[in-house]
Amino acid sequence: MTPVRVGRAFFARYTPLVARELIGCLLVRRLGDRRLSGIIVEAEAYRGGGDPASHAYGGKTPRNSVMYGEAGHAYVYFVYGFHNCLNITTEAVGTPGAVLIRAIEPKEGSPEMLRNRGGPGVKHLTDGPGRMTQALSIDRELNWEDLAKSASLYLEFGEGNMDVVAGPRVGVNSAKERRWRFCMQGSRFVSDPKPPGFRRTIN
DNA sequence: TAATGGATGTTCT
DNA sequence: GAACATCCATTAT
Repeated sequence: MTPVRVGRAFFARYTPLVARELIGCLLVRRLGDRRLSGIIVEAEAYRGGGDPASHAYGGKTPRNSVMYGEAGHAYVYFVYGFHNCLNITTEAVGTPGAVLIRAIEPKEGSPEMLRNRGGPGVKHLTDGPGRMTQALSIDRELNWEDLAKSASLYLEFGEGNMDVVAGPRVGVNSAKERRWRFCMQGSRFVSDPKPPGFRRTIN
């Protein structure tokens, strides 16, 4: 089966639905002739207006403006003085939204990911938003990158049909009743803490 | 295994 | 000046 790139129409929908359906897709990072990739096993939805956890809650600013534009672009931001986080924008133009990619299961180029993470002996390669971006060499230079067209960062559709568990988002203290964190059931590459209902089974 | 605190840059009030 | 969609090492159980 030849790989199919995830296109703009997929992203331009209701954000929690996009996040849910991104589980199982392949995230591809190309660096010259090298290819790093991994299956998305964990993602979170952030919306505008009514979502108090979102960067877009409170209106448009220079930082979050990419969330208001065309779907399918990268929103990369820097947190806690150390880490970059990768999001993909969603919704129609004018409606802010993004999906935070929190963890992947490494598929191609894991030796290079290990080097990017600081060499042998590293325990957690790609389970966590900051760890994942470090493994894939993703930083703010990729902010605004168009994943529908880019040669260096894009997604491919996966198998689909795997079990997905939903839970409250990590590191947010508001809107806990929203279960907008989605994890592949049983995957050992999901970050801690595991959501309620998660079972360590497959892999 | 769980809880703590330190490191550190950017953004917005 | 405070808050922050985190990670890691160290400490306590």
